[in-house]
Amino acid sequence: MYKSVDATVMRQFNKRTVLNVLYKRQQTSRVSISRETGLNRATVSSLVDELIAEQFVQEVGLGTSKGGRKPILLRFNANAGYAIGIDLQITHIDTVLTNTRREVVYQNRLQMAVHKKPITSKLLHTVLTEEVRAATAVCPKSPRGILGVGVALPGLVSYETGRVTYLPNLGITDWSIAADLTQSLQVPVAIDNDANCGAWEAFLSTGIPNLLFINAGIGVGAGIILKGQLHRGRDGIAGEAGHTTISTLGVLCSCGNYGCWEQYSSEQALARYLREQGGGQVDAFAPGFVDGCIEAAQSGNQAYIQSWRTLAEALGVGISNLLQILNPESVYLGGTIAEAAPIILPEIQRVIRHRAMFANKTVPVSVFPRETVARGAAGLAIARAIDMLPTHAR
Amino acid sequence: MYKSVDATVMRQFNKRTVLNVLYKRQQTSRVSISRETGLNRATVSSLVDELIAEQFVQEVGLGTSKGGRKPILLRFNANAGYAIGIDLQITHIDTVLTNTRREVVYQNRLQMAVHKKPITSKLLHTVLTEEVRAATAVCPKSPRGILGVGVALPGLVSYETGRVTYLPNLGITDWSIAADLTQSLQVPVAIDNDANCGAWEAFLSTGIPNLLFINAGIGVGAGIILKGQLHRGRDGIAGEAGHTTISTLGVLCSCGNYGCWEQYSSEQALARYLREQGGGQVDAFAPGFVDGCIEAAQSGNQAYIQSWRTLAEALGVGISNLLQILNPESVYLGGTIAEAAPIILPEIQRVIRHRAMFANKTVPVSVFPRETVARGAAGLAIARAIDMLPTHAR
DNA sequence: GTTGTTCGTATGTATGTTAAACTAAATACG
DNA sequence: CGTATTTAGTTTAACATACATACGAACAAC
Repeated sequence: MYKSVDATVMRQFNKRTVLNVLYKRQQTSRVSISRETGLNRATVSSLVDELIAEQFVQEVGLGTSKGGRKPILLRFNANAGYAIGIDLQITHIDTVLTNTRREVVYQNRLQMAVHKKPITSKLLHTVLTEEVRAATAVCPKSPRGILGVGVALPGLVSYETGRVTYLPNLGITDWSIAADLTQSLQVPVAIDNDANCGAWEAFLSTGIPNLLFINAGIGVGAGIILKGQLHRGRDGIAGEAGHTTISTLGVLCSCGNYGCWEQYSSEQALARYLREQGGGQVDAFAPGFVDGCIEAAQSGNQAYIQSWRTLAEALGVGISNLLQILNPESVYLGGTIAEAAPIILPEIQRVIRHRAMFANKTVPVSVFPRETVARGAAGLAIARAIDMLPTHAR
Repeated sequence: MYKSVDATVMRQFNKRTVLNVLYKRQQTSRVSISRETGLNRATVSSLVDELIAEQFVQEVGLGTSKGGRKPILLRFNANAGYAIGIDLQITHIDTVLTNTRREVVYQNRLQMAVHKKPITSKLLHTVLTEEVRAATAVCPKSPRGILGVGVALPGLVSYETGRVTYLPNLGITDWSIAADLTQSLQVPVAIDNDANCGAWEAFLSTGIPNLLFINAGIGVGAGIILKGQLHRGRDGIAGEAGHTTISTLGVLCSCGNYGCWEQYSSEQALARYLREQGGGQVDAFAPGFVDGCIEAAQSGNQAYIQSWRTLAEALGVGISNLLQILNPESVYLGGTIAEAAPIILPEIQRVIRHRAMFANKTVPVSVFPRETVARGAAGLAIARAIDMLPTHAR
């Protein structure tokens, strides 16, 4: 359907532009917003007045001037409301409470004993509800309260319908998680794939509108941001890079194919490399597995060092493929594997310089911290609640 | 830089919307445009008046009505102007002359004797100029004349600057082709990668806003359309899918790496498969090479049938990878290899159903005809000249 | 102080969309 | 036939909004 533009749409657009400038800059004044956006000073004044009335913006004292009236400094009111972000993984659940700028004011990691009892959607529902309750309890008072909850899930989920299609390793299919949680929590709940949440956080915090977020843990997925928006694809299953072939006659994957990238770059790949090095039985699902592997490598254990190197090489190959296809501005690593950055990053970068072509050799690759995905999930909920802020689906 | 919206921008936007509706529909009336866009009838009337004055739209008689005044039928004036599109390949040059709807009114294929003499940019300049002259000579009279020339090139080119960075196999680097041609032809010249032109044509003719166009010939490249726009990437080198790894320990590629997709899916791959089947010396650069291979397979030659099958399988693997990453609505094949569609398409689809996951299994794959890339190049020139029409870069 | 500069606001104007009234032209039906 | 009804397109007035301009407020430098 086509979209017609009238005066209200125009004003809303300009208002959003003003708020986005305020969101990005720490502090600004009306005049500098006018200069940055091209909007007339009078227009900016009027829009800012509205935003102040809505509590999204505050006046915070005066700035400096070289010969003239001092500007009234404005800032995005980060504490206008709060959001809860949850990163649900197989081995643990990360929860954060953030303000509208996604600054973390509370966080919690809950270890999941994956082997103890079978995980059901009912159990997860209970656990998630409890996590939200705990976060809500410590939420400061604010004009808008809890804006919403965002949940990042490791698998196939539909952002639009709020339904889980398939969570591998958890064995959960067809679950209307967003509707379920919304009902029991009485707060809007948004869900998305974990790599998408990570990518969204990377975009919001860097401002880079074309980037990849590679989430490597038990599985491998990519979140793709293009022109400041998440690319989801026809069915919302874009970014399943873990199941691209990097070796036509390679290792058998859980998906039934041979040579999937995931089989060479995930925690389970690391475990296999260690077994191949004669490490005996190694369990990727054991608590603290990756941390242990990092420590072992750092203390000089050759089998571990070699396994990490092999994994890094595979990561480099897959990332090079993505670079060749999408030529993004930046690549970010997240997930448990990313915590080995000091060990694997140099090798990854070496492979990219070798395999990627032309300017792709110079695309920077770096790492995002643990709570990235959870923060991104909170950002998702915020974007849902405040459609004035940059949004992934428009 | 942020973009502010005032009344003129608003009107331009709505005008573009109206023209786009007219461009898509064969015939419409003011009222149905109003219904389709949500714009008020009065607004549509006023915008249509402008478009008629600019010759882009014509009134063409009356439509039917059940009880009421008959609507005045409007149509996009396809013959308001013309454009020339050129698909420059190593073995041949395709030229088309089209109206603004990219309907071909003249076309020409020039075989290039690649082995006879070394190809230089000077020689190409002469040949291209001659092709444009020939097309111009047969161009019908029209209110806006020749709107521009679009050139599709097999290699690394910059759409923005109009410069060739690198054309492999032709050995040409650093050539300001657009500026050169614009000067000698006195007509605006736009250039782009051949796969991008094909993708653009596929988008314009199908209206599908998220698709891939795989151009397989001497090399393999992908044109990527997302949200109705070409995805070019940070440096304009997105879509270099031919140089993604599908086999980490595979065949050495001209790019210096091992296992590039191109080494398994291009004309040269076909030649190699034939050699491996004991076909002796086979030359992929020989005129009519692919056509010959198609005929041989169709007449039952097992070596050829087997070679095509192997190639199709590799194509399927690479396309599956792209599907997994981008989850597009449709995939189209172009280039010389695509002419073997009856032979290879079933095998490609089989591989995709096997390797791609979930909904990606159902993404349709089909073929576009020979002149697609040239038509897309013309479409590029048109979009440059008439910024009211759907455009790749906005 | 005086002067010049910068910030923010108030006022009138220009642009453009919309709603509603109106004209035009056709069909349906008694 | 003639009239009511319906649909298409245009005109006009009302409304929304951004812009240009002018102006007052606040402040630095001399």
